[in-house]
Amino acid sequence: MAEIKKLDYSFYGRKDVVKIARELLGKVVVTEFNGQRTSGRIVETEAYNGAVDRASHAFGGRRTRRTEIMFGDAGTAYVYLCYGIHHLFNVVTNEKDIPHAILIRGVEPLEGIPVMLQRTGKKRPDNTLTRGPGNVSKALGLLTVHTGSSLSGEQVFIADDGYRPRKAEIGVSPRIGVDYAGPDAELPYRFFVKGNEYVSGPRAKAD
DNA sequence: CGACCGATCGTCT
DNA sequence: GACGATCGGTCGA
Repeated sequence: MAEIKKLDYSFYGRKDVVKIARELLGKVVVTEFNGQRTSGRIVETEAYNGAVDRASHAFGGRRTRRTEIMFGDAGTAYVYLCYGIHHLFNVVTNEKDIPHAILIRGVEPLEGIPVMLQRTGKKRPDNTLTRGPGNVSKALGLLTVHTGSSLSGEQVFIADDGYRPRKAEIGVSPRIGVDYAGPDAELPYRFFVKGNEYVSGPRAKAD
C-alpha cells in the first residue's frame, strides 16, 4: 500500500490557485462522520481566482457572511447552498485575506459506497453517485455546517496516496455554469481527468 | 441528444 | 423580493 499523506498548509497555502486546482486531480477526499467513512478520488475541479474573478463570490473583494471563510486561512472548507438544494464543496487556498477557492466537481468513489448510497437515496452505484458538485457533497455528507472545517483534520481531509494522473490524461476547459461572469467565463480554469465517467458536463468530447 | 423546467431556501439588495 | 458555481426528469426531433 502506498503511503497516505494528508495535505497541509504547505499545499493549500500557495498562491497559484489554478495550479493547485490542477494538482488536486488524483488526490483523495475523505470524510468520517459518526464513524462512517467515505472517500473518493478527485477527477474534476474548478479554480475561482478571488477578487479579480467575476465568477467568484468574492469578486471585487466582496466580504459577506457567506464569503468570509474564503478570506480566512488556506486549507479550510467553503461549503455553500446553491439553488436552495445543493451543498457545493470548495477548498480555500492562498494566504489569509486572499479569497481563492477551488470547487470539487467530481470524484471517483473509493470507500464507503454503501453509506454514499444511503445518503443519496440511490439504489445502485453508478456514475451519477459522485458526478457533479452537488452529488459529490451529498455522497460525502458535506453540508454548509462544515464550512470552516480544516482540510487536514480528522473529520474531513484531502490526502495524497501517491497516485498522479499522467499529464496527457488531464483536460482543461472553461468553467461550467458561470455565464454571468462575462469575459471571465472563458478562462481555462476547469481541470478534469479525460474519459473518467465521474466528470460532469456534456459527454461529447472529453477527449 | 438538446432544450426546457421545477424544486427550494439562504443570502444580499 | 430576486437570484443562483445544480440536478434529474420530461418532451420533442
